[in-house]
Amino acid sequence: MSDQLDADRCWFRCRLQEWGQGRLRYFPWRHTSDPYHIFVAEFLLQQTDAPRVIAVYNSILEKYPTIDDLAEASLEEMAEILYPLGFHFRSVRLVQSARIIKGVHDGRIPDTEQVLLTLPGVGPYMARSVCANAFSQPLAVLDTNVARILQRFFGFKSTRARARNDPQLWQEAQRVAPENGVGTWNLTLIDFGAMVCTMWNPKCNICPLQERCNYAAFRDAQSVIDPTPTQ
DNA sequence: TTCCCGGCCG
DNA sequence: CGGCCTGGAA
Repeated sequence: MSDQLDADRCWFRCRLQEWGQGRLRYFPWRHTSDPYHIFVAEFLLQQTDAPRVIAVYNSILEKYPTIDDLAEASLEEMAEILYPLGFHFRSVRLVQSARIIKGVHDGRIPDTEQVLLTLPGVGPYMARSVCANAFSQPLAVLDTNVARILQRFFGFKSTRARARNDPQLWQEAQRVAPENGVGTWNLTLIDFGAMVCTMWNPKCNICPLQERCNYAAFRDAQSVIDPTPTQ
């Protein structure tokens, strides 16, 4: 349809993949293939600063080595462990999900987006992220970071108050993703959003995309209206 | 004060 | 859709 847009998608993808080489942040859940570990991590990462998840992630896996152990956890214990991360309802949902996985899904983390979505506390982002990271499925994700990056670079502006819920941006996220290694690609975008294309004071001066970035061009020309926070 | 790898409820 | 949920660090 639009050759220019396709060319930009390709360039965007290649530049970011190159940027990601050796620059992605280290987290323990990024170096495991255990779906249970990844499931726990994704649960804790919801709207939470990733570095602060590490300690809680480790203590959960130490105390509850398997999903069956987690299913036996008391809500009080889990609430205590998750307390420093805020969003206290998550401790209840995590144990509830574990009990459903144990009782209904034979103790295996569901490996389809559709089934994952039936679990309490699992939404569109997490379902696809688990599929990509734990089961190597080529599913792109759209979170706050990715939505911001896509809007800035391509000059899209979502009509939704919360861009991360915009079906068109979800579609664009999938379209711009590579055919292989989507899990790593998702992490690349998230880390790029956390380290370079930040919400406030993005580091355009060191950005590998500035050459063709709609936002950088606009930004040079006049004052910029940043994407509205989506909380 | 702001933001952090969202999701649920009405 | 929009309101709401939460602690902690910059």
